[in-house]
Amino acid sequence: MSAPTLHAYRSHTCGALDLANVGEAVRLSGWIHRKRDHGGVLFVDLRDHYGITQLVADSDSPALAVLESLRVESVVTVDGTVKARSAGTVNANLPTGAIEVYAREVTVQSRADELPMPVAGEQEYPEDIRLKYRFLDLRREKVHANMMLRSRVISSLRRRMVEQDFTEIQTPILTASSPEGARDYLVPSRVHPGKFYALPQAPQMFKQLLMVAGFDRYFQIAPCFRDEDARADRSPGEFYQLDFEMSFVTQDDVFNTIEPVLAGVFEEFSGGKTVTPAGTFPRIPYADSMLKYGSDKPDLRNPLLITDVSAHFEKSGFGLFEKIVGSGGKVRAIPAPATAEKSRKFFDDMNEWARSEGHAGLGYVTRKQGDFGGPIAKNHGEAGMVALYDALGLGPDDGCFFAAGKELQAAKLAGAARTRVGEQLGLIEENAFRMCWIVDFPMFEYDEDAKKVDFSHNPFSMPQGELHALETMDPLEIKAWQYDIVCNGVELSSGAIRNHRPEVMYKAFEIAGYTREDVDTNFSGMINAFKFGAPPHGGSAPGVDRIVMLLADEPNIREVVVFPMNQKAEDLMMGAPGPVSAKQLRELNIRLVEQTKA
RNA sequence: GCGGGUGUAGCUCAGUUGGUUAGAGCGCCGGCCUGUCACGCCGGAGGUCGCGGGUUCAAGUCCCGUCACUCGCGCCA
Repeated sequence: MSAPTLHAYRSHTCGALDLANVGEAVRLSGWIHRKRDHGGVLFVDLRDHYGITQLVADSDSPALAVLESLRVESVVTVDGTVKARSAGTVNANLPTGAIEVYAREVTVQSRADELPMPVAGEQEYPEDIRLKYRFLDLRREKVHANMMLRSRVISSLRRRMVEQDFTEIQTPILTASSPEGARDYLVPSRVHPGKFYALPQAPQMFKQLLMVAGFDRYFQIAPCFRDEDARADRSPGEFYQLDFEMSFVTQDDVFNTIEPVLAGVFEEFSGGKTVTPAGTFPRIPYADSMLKYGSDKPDLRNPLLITDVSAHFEKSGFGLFEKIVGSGGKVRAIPAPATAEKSRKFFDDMNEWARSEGHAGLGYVTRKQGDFGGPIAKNHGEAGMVALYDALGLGPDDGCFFAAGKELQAAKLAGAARTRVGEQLGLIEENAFRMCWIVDFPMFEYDEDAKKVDFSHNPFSMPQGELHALETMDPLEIKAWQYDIVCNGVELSSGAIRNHRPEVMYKAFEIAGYTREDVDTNFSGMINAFKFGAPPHGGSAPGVDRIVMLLADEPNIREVVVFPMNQKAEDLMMGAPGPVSAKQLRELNIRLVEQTKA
């Protein structure tokens, strides 16, 4: 039998062969995924990026001894013949399960040592080991699939943006430090001793300058760098945003443009889950969101709504709430529907949980067949409770939790309790991505520490009402043209219609306590540009990692980042951050000073 | 910076009111096995119970401290 000339490493991938190939001489390359050694016959699952193909070697084949000697995850090239599996041995779970390759010859490309963590199987492994051996971790089916999903999501986002006439433009990575916002990553300048570049926290200024430059619609899959501590949904150090900006647009224009992109990409990759349709994203004012959901990133899959019930406790037998309301505090009610049969422990555990979160506690009222229970109900009185329940629309078998304290505290506790009650009662809608906009953010807030008015979010947002509002309104009442996109309780992005008028910007900064000179010094690039003809513009920057995290249904952002750092911003695989040579430091005019503890 | 959780074999975990020689599964090493697909069977190696201190006749178990990982708070214009 004269073998046809085959490619050096493979004629097919490990996911390619089926019954149509039976009888062909083939060459496959890949990793030994699993071995099943029966002595006289050996089965090997050979794996590559594309799939798994079963190899068979028996005592008539020289391949048997070689394959028997190899550990799993060794890399081999195998010559063999495609055979149909007999009826009883077809594996319906494997795309290539109708065939197998009878192995004749094996070339060992790379022998694998004993593994620090196995690749086959779905078992959980400690993060530090997974990250140190990320190249092994990435061979595993789920993580590998997540990276492929990420790639396809990014391609889809690009395509959707380009179809809407956005232009992709790369902006600098080495730029200037900005005084506002998160801590910067700094890069020392060799040429200018004592001076530093900063890695961009976002291409904010550049994209606005691109609008001034007349590009009309810009986007970029932009790397962003912030030296802030990690969270489950926040990578330390670096992450990617779908950064975009548009000229001559209102807030509605931005919404109408980006809703189809987000809804489209979620529909494309959600595997049939319900997605809020483009054009119907609810718009929730910030103040409403804080009241009804206790958060500025509400999970709309949770049907529970918070209600302010402070007025009910102005005069109450329940002294604690009366006192809180009397001193300007708030009481917020979180319904716990159909909890008549829940144990006392359910309610006490919630209170215990609130305490463990650092709150004073979470009050509750139980109700079974119309009978109220719990200390609040006892003190507040039957009539008062009935009035309260009527106002809340609660029934004879519904419980209720109460968060009380200063307004922001009460709101945050109520929000956390809403989430927890929803989860514990199994009320969170499954298989859905519920999007919304949070709008009408306050332009300013009172900074209790600094005892002054400061920007509450982005100083470059246009205040609603522009100069007139800044000159005539209480600063704390002024809203900004600023908005967040939220999906299932995850903030995907914040954005704004920007302030493109220098005189409005000077005035806004003045209210926050900055002089004209401060603005000229710190934001010279942008303020200068705005003096030479700037279009009204706005945009946003949805987080790519978070979008993929939601679509992959992963609880942690590291599952969708290819080489993530750990919570302490260390790359255990590369050993970053790490020491550098004295020569490198000298060139950068950096001297390390021994720190002595006082 | 602060708070919660976890830490026992390479990995996942069990380990009772403190009580003899700390176990299981997977993996590893050796042997057997010609139809498995998480193959099976027999045998073996492998442990500073994160680290340090304390209480006790006796500590994986109780106490104090500390470290690591993780989740959250602060922080994230």
